[in-house]
Amino acid sequence: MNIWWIRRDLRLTDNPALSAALAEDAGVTPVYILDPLLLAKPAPKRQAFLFNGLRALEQDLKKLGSGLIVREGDPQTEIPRLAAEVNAGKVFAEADISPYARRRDEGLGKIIELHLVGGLGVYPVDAVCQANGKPYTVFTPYSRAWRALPYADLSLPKPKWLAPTPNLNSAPLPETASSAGFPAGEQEAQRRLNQFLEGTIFSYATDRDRLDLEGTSALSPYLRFGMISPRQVLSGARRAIKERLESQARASCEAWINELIWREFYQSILFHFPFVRSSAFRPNYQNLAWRHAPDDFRAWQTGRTGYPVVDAGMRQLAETGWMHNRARMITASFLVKHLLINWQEGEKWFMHHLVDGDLAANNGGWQWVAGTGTDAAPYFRIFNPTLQGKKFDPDGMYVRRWVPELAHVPQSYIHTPWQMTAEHQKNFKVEIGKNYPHPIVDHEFARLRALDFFRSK
DNA sequence: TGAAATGTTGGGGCG
DNA sequence: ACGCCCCAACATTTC
Repeated sequence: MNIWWIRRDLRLTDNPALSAALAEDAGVTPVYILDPLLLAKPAPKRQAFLFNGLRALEQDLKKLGSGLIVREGDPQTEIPRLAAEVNAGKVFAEADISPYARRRDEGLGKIIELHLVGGLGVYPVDAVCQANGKPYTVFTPYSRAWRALPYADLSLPKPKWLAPTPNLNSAPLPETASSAGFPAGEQEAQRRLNQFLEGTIFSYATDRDRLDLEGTSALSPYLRFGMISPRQVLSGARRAIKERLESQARASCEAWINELIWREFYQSILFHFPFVRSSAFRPNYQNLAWRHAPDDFRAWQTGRTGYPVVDAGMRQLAETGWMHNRARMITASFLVKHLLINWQEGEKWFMHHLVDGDLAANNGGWQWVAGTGTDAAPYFRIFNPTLQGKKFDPDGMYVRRWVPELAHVPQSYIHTPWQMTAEHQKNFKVEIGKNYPHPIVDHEFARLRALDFFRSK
């Protein structure tokens, strides 16, 4: 008997750990450990998505004749205990890269025969490195090396049948509301991918930035928990490229693949530089004199900064657990550059809410925005929330959807509501300063202040 | 995966 | 016809 320890690979198709466990020609016991250390940090929407995903996986396992064992506790205790119960000698799991996961797995590896297989990306995390063996710290060369690796369009098949799981104790999964907007499970992930590949992907290069369109795949939560594998997703994109000859369509597919590479780039950064978890990648950006401004932070968190596109993004996050990538950049930039609040505060808030919240990607994104990271955005790259709104939400539909106070404001004022006369405000059913705030900081002032702040660092 | 400031060019209005 | 000015459009530089 082998144990398949499920962590971030909640799927049966193209699952290297499961396949490896099966290849031994032994029975497989699938187990998920509810680790109090991992569940301690509150992230209700993400945890609901996880638990619902486990329920979906359990159903899928049942269809194959198997089941899912759930245990609660420290994996270093629980895995060996389960192994003793089912008389298993080997444990198979997908390799993980976070500092905690690596410590945990290293510890367990001393107790039991633990086989770590594959990884969170298309390639093992350390496979993409320079000729001298050192990790890349800049995205572009990393992406070149990534693309140069041989890739076989192979997806491991879903097993046809699994041996019945022994009748053992299994902890109940916490009851959670359904994950509105993101139904959990492998089928839904597959359905989304297929739908994306049917059309959306071919205009991704331009539409991905549009806040008012559904121009992205919205697969991030599914990739986060491995309800679909990066290989499945990459194979799909490569198939799509073959279908179309127009340069625009192909460039769009490539642009989407690039986003997959970003994901793995940041995984590689976290793996090789685990300190980024709690400090700046660039040490000289470690101790900036960030503002302590609880009121401003609160306004940002609750989507009441007075900048419509910022507020729309923050409310979309709080309501749905997801935010459009462009909005993530705009809101993050606003916190760091306009308010001069420590990016780590923003990182924490995002982690609390995001269904797709992932340490490597979230941390990498925030460090990028703050200019403390690898491909550091130059300090003077400061988003103008008004211009960003006009460019990427030209009619204001994204703003109206998430900031209902502004529902009746016409296009001409939707990104600058403070410019409306009292008469306008009356006509458009909003009173600035009363049911929608004045901008909490003037853009021009904030821009100059940020330039000063980061220049003199 | 900016934005603002500054510089250049060229068409058109007009005395 | 000519020179001058205005300014939009685009390009370059700067933060």
